Amino acid sequence: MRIGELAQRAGTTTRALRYYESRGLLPARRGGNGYRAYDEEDLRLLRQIRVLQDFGFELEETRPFVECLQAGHPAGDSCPASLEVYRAKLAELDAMVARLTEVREQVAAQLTQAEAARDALAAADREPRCELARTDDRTIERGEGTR
Amino acid sequence: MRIGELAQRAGTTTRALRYYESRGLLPARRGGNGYRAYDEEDLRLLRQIRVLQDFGFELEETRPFVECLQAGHPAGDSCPASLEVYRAKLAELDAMVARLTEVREQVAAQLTQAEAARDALAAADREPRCELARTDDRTIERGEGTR
DNA sequence: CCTGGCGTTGACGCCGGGGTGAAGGTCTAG
DNA sequence: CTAGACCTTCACCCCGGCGTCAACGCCAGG
Repeated sequence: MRIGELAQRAGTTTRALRYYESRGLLPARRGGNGYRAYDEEDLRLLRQIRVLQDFGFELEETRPFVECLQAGHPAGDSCPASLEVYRAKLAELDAMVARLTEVREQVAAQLTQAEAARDALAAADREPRCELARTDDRTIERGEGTR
Repeated sequence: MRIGELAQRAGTTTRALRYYESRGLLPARRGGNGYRAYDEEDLRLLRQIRVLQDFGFELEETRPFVECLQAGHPAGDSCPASLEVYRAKLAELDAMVARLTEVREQVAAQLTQAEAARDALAAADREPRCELARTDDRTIERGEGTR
């Protein structure tokens, strides 16, 4: 199998495959003509890379999985190093979620407060019970309050 | 107040202030010598920008808040446009949290499964009760099983 | 007057990750 | 023969939010 076919079967591009090779992630044997030669096993490695990439793993983080498969293990995550990457990623995701959630709550609180302030202002506008007279020029036409 | 002082009081840099001005976000009056001249109101605008930036808002997203203050409103979030930005940001944060959480669960499931597979293998190794004989070459010395 | 510290503008750099594009050559399938 | 697939290398891109010069102007203190 040559690079184009592998790329197509894995749903990626020849450029990406050469890039992976340049990173030492997916080495390729070469035919006499210099063309890269791949087999079904390489397709497995590549699929492992793609799955992890889709999960948001960085390329470097996929390396232990690929090496695990290369070492003949049944799955990319059969090796301790891969499990460690899983755990690190879990911790990373948890930290991100916590951070985002905290920001979310702060923004929500700001929104609530700003809406309350706006409503309070609107209410005061409709029914001004404070002693200070409004300085409005009465440009508002649709006034239900004064009607 | 000149640019250096403003930057210092807001905990940012002169470079950032010039950048904001280049984006039309924080315009500055000029003195006779061409120096930027700022007042306390500009400091308020700048603080509003910084707060939102720290929350992870992009510069463009801070614009409605700044314009709201410039229009004389009591707070940056007194205007509908600002509230819309809050709401959009909330939705964005929620989407990110949901995405990350989903990925987190998938990774957690993978980890659990991989650990189970590893433990099953280890158990089978310690006590092989299946009918198929192992094809090991008996390179393992610490064999308790065959002893 | 000189120096140092602030100011000005514009242009370019950088950071990271995952690639892509182009140029110029070789090989192969039909 | 020719189109298309393949090879190499080097450079470039994307994003936002600045940082880092370069080369100069302005001004106060000693």
